[in-house]
Amino acid sequence: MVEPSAVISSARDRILEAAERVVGETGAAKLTLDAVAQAAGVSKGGLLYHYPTKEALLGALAERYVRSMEQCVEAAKGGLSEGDHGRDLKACIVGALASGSRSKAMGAALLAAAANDPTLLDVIRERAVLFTEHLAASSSDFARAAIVMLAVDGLMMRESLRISPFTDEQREQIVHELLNIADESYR
Amino acid sequence: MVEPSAVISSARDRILEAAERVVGETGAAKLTLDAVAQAAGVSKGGLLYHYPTKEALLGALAERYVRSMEQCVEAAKGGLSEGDHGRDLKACIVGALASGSRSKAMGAALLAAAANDPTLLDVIRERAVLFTEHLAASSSDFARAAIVMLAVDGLMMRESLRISPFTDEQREQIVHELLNIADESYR
DNA sequence: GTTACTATACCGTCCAGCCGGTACAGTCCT
DNA sequence: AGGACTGTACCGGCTGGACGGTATAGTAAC
Repeated sequence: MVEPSAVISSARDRILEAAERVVGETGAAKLTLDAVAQAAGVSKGGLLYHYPTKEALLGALAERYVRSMEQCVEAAKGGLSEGDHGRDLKACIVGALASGSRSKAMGAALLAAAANDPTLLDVIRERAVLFTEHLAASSSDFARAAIVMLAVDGLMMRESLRISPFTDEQREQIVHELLNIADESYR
Repeated sequence: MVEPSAVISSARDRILEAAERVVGETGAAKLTLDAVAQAAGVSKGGLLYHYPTKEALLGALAERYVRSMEQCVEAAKGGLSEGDHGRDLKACIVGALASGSRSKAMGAALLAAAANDPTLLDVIRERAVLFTEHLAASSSDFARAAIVMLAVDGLMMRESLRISPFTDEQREQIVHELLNIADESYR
């Protein structure tokens, strides 16, 4: 073992990624410990060493989702000018929708986790409440800003569930228009 | 037996409603035949008489969702003037978001069904494609119309999952503004 | 030898689906 | 009228398999 903590985190990450893959390929109900272990190239014992219960695994999946979203948004924020009104909202759009196929798998995994343990969504709800308050306080047109947020949610969900009806071109139009509306609601 | 078909359909409906209740109260993973049977006041044998497999039950749940949505939209359409541009889109907003707690339970049930059998979502996707084409052909601003649709989706999902962060007042504002944008995208 | 981790065998529970039965209404034959 | 039979609706126990979790033995690095 070259770097214990590195190995730890990479093994744990590998398992999480494997879990996302399993959900994406076979559906939320087939998210079993055996399936995840096999997909991760780990024995069931190994899996349970890292995540002692299924609940722990699902929790880690949900936490990973939140962390990753935050990172994406933060990264997108860096690409916007500081004085930009509605920068947070725009970063949400870009961050959540730009990061390729990754977010789809994670969204599906979150839904799968929620199916087994609905309380895992509490964190999401809390975050949404906070962000909504921020929106209400900072935007000049709350309803529009909220609609942008909801549309981002809707698109993410559709893509996670693979039921998005849009062509690439249409999707691009939509993202572009979302940014426009975000601008409008801050003027 | 006074009216055979009436008894049959009511028993089947009772089971479907019970299934929705089970999902809403205990989560998608706890949607077992026993739980549904008990909630419907029917024995497991009786349940399996009406829906011979779990897959059949889930399929009926998904179908019920689609039918109910169509009815809601159709009903909402009746309340709008015929010459109204964007009447279909507005009917979607009103129909999908106005019908109280019913649609939440059905949305959750659909998600639960999809967890067990992702192919059940195919119908939803097809419908979405059709509606998107309709939108693209009829609206003057496709992106805005699509955003409205996505926001409706997002709000429905959040409410189905009980993670909507909005107060009643905020929700009202949002619906109102959705109708505004729907108008704009048809002028 | 201790820590970090893997592998396999096994256990108990849960659950979908099956099956043999019950009740009862209608129908047909006599 | 009444017995024989049929189809519909429903019951509840059973089973086989899947799955979450445990136990234990083993390996590799330091």
